Amino acid sequence: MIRTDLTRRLQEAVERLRAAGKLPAAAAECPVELSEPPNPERGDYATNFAMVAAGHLDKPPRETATLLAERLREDDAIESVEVAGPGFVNIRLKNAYLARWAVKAQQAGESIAKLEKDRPEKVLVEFVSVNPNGPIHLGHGRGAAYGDTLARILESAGDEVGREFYVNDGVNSQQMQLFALSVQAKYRELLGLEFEFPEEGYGGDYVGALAAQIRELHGDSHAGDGPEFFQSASQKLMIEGQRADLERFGVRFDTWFSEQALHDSGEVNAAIETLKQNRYAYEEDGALWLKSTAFGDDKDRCIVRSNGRMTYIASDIAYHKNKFDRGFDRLINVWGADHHGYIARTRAAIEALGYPGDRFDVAITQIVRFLRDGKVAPMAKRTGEMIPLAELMDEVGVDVTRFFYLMRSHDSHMDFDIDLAKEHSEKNPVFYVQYAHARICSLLKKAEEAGLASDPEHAERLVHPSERALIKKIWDLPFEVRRSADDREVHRLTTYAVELARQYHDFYEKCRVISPEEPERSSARLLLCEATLTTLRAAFNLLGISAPERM
RNA sequence: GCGGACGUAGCUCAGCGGAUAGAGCAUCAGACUUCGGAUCUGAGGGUCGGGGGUUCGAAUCCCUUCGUCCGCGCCA
Repeated sequence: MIRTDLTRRLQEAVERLRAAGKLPAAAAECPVELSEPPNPERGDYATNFAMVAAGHLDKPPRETATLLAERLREDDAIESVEVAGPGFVNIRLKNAYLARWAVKAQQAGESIAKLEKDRPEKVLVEFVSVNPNGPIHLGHGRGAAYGDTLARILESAGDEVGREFYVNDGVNSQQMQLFALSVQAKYRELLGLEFEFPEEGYGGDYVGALAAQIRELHGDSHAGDGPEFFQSASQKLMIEGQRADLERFGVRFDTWFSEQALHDSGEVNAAIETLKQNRYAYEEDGALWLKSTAFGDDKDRCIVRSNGRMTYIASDIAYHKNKFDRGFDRLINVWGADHHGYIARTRAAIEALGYPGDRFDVAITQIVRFLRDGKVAPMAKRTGEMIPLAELMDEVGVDVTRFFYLMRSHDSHMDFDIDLAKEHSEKNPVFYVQYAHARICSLLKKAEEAGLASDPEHAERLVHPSERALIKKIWDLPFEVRRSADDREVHRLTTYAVELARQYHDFYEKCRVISPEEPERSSARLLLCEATLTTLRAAFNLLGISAPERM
C-alpha cells in the first residue's frame, strides 16, 4: 500500500543519512511514522521523525528535518518536501506515482483489503452465545455485529478465523431448568390442565408461543413429562430461531458448540481431575473450588456445589481447554460489559490447566441503552420486555441495523434511539455510503453506452486534487484493516466507508467523468471510478452490508 | 465499599501523544435547466466534566475529584 511504500522510502533516506555520517547511529532506533498534514495544501503525507528523534539524537528537530528533507527530494516518488512547524516534514507525491497506485487499485479489485501475514494465527472468535431460552433481541445485536465484523476483519488481515457460538444447553443449568418449568406450565395451561407457573419464571409472550409450537410438534401427551423433555424440546426450537435470525443479520457460525457435549464426553470431569492434580482445586464446605486467587482473581470460585451439581464454571473450564486443544493460537471472546467480572476467573482457569493465559482475549462490548418514546426501554428475557432483533430488521433493514451498531466504538456506551432509527432511516450514513456505490454503477453503465472505457495507459491524467485525494483514500483501506485488526476497533471501517464515499462524491462534483471530447481523461477517470467501486465493495463486505447497484 | 467502562458542538458520536479538535443530525444561507440533488458549498455552534501533574507538545498518558453506567452468587 502507499503508506508502507512511502514509509520504506523514508526509512531508506534515514539509513542513507546515517551511513553518510550525517545522523548518529542511534537514528536507526527511531521509528519512522507517517501521518497526514492538517491541511492537504501542505502535502500528501508528513512525518514527525525529526521530533521523535530529537530525544535520542540530541539534535534540534528542525535540523534533522532539514537533512531528511534534502535527502527525500532525491526520491523519484516525491514531488516536493517542506519542513514545517516544530519539525514536521511534509511530503508531496508526484502525480505519476499516485497514478500508478490508481492502476494497482483497479487491478487489485476487492482483494485490496486482503493483507499478507508472515505468521498467520489460528484464531477462534466466540460471540453471541445467548442462552437458548429466548430470541435474539436488540441487546444482543451489538455483540453479534461486532463479533462477526471482527472475524471478517481478522480474516482479511491474514489470520485463519473460526466463529463459534457456545450453547448453554447443560442439564445442570438452573436457568435452563427454570425456563423448562416455565414452558411446561404454559404447555399444561394450553391443555386446560392445572399448572404452576414458577416464581421468577420466564413470562414473555414468546414462551406461550413456544409451548404451542411444542404441542404442535409433539402432541398433547407430554403433560406428565418432567422438565428434561421441555428443556430439550424448547432448546432445539430456540436455537433454530436464533440461528435463523442471525443468518438474516449476516452472521454465520462455523460451530455451535454444545455445553452438554462437554459433560457427555467426560471432558469436564477430566479437566477437574487435571486441576486437582495441579493442586488448583480444593474441597471446602462440601464443595469443590477453583483456586483462582492464585492467578489474581478476587476470590476462589465454586466448581462443584455442595449438592454435587456442577456450576457453569466447570464446563467453562473444559470448554476453554477444548478450544486450545483444537489447535487455536488465540481465543477471542466477545462479552457484554455485564460479564466483565468473569475475565479474571476464566483466565485463571486457563492458566491453572497449564495453558497460556495471554492467548486469551476478551473484547467487551459496552451496554447499549435503548430509548423509545424518549424513555429507556428495558431488554429483559425474564419478563419478555424486549424488542427482538428480527423486528428491527423488519422495520429498518439489515444494513441500517448493522451499520448503526458498528458505527460506535464497541468500548463506548451508546444510546440506541429506536424511534429515530425508524423515522430517520434515510438519513442514516449507510445510505450515503451505498449511494456512492449506486452512483458509480450507473455512471459506468452510461460510460459504456457512450463507448468509453477505462484505460491504465492514461492513468497519468489523474492530477486534480480530488483525484489525488481519492487515490490516497482508496489505499487507506488495507491500512485501516491492519489497524482495526490489531486494535480490535471495528468501527474504524464504518468511518472509513463514509470517508471514502465522501471523497468520491467530492470527486464526482468536481471532475466530469464522461466527456467524449476528452476520451483520454475520461478513461483515466473511469479507471478511478472502477477502483473506488471495488474498494467500496470490499469495505461493505467487511461490514456485512449490501452493495446496491440502484437505490 | 471494591473493580471496570464512559463523560468532546443543541443531539448521536469520531479523534486516543503532534501543527487551527471533526462528522452526521438539527438550525440558517447557497449550487451548473443534473455523467442519479439520497449529492455538493458555506455559516453559526466547544473553557474536550473540574483540578493537578508528566514533556518540546495532552482531548489523548498519570494522579485526584465529580457525574452516569456495568459488575462484585454454591445464577448463566
